Amino acid sequence: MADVTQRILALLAMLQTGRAFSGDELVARLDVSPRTLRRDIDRLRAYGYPVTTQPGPGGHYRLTAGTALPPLVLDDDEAIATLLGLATLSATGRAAEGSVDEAAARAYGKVDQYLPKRLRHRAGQLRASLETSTTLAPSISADVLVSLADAMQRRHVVTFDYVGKDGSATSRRVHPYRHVHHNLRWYLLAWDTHKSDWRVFRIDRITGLQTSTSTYTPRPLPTDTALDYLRQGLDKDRERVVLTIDAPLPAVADAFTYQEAELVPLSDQRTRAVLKLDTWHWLLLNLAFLDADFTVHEPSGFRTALRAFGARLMDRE
Amino acid sequence: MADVTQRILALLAMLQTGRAFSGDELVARLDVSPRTLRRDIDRLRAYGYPVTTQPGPGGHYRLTAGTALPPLVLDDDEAIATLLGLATLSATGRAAEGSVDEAAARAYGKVDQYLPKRLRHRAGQLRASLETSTTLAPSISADVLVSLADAMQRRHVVTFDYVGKDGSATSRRVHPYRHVHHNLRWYLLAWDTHKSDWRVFRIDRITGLQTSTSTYTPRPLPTDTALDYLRQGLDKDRERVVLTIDAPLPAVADAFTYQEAELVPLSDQRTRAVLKLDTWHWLLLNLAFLDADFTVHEPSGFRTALRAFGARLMDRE
DNA sequence: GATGTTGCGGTCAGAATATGGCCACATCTG
DNA sequence: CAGATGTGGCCATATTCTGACCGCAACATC
Repeated sequence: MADVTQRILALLAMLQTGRAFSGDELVARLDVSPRTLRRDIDRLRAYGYPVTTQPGPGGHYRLTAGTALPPLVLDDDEAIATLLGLATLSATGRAAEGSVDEAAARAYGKVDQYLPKRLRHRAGQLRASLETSTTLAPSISADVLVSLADAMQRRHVVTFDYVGKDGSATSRRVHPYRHVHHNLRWYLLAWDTHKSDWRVFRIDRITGLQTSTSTYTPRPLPTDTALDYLRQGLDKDRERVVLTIDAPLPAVADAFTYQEAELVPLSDQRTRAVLKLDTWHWLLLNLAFLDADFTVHEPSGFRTALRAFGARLMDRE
Repeated sequence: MADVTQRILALLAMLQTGRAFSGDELVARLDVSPRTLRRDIDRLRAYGYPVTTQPGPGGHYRLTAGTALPPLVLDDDEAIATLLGLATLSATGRAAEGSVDEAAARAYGKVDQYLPKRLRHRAGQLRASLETSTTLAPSISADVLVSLADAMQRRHVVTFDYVGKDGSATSRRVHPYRHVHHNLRWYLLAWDTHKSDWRVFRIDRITGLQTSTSTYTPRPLPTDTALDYLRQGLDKDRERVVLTIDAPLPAVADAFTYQEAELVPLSDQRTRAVLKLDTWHWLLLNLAFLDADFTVHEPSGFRTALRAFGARLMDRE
């Protein structure tokens, strides 16, 4: 056979039936020498196909993936969920080479083969019916995730360059503890050896990751979960904002749906709101969507900034 | 790349995702010359894979559906992506019984068994290292998705009750065409037989789904993709906004990162921005984070509303 | 334990195939 | 129409593949 790739695909097609084939049979089918067949088998193994053999009388080659799969382990819903998880993950990011979303896109097209036969038809139907919109979020490297997970389990210290918000990179040497996924971003909770304190890093900003051989003694996590710590970190730079709004509580609650604000009715038409914000900017949408007068009691810096922005808005024309 | 077959399998894995790839992208990914890529594409076509192309701007290669593919093995990254897809999907929703996210959570604990032995250790490591935060989004039923997909393939008419924004339910009889995932929500694009027009439904608001035995004759989709139709629906109420900002283009691009704005530099310190918004409120954050003067040329309604809001901000105290 | 039948992997000379660069051309979009 | 994409022929060179040969390993049967 003149074309290697075609022959490999033909060999795969035969083996994927799950049947056992003797070397002689495959040699005849593929029209190659026994030695070449053995090379082809080696090649498939190198690609990750688990071809098993038995020498001696009745010897044969067989592709074990089909028979090794546990049947009925994933129920229908779980199989569908696997597919959907990959579909949505593959649409979250920019498909950068080596990224998790890129790998998800590839797996999305392959995962059928790991499903029981009766579910494959359904998976095909679902795939044909489905479209996902791209969500712009930072891509992360699968390699980095896996390396960090390994370092965590073995308690290995890692070093990396970390690109901050201003674009400058600093070298870090840390004890990694947890990965956290929050709001489409992946974070690493780690103990920073230079700062002698806990730090949270965005994984998409980590470059040049190196795992060292030195190990660290685990210390208790700063909070019950890494997610709690991440949330605390987000709260650290927030100020307590107190404002009064000339609107009834339900209307205010609606405007503050996406923020954890404490709301107290002062009257039928007036509500007091207390919340934490790191910057006055985030108040704008709440106040804009509320067609009501309001007073910012504190902090005074917010009040000043809002007034300055108001002046900017009015200076047009 | 040293091994042709492996490269062909990699090319197949990329193309089978159904996505369009430009020649440059495939060249970069496969690390071959453009000429070699074209030969590879020819090779795939010779094997019977229907690769379609489009020359000219936005030109690309795409594998059209419907072809039986050789069994493709999940590589390391893809296996990790499968796990991560399930982790993030299981955290998206309220884990209602019968929902996709609940099924994802169950599958998350089982998927190791589909991985080659060498990857199981890694999957366990990664799982142990990972936390995901719950994203509040509507849960959808896996059964509904699957039933709809089946109805789409067989061209069966379906009926269901649809709960609108005001909480009232209406009966619908539709020809289903596509599922769309957009901004954490799942939608159904269908032809509404009562309205004799296309409609988009949120799947979490569908109850009492019944598939009937009557079939429908397919009609052309209203747009190239269902996603385009969904976006058009979202765009319908959007106005073209034109503004000039006294800031350099990079600063403006940064402020408008999350919006599809067309930016044109008018000078070193002045930039023109054109974008579509359904309401002026969404301009506030862009303008607030940009510490620069600006002029809203159109629409005049936005200009008036922004000035009124500015007055509101200044009337405090 | 001996025998026969299978699969295994290294080596070699010659044959076959693949590659990138170059080019003129076709097709599509704005 | 200009620019950006895909197309396919040609060529010299580099790379890979092949069958034959060989000694060996693993298995089932007698």
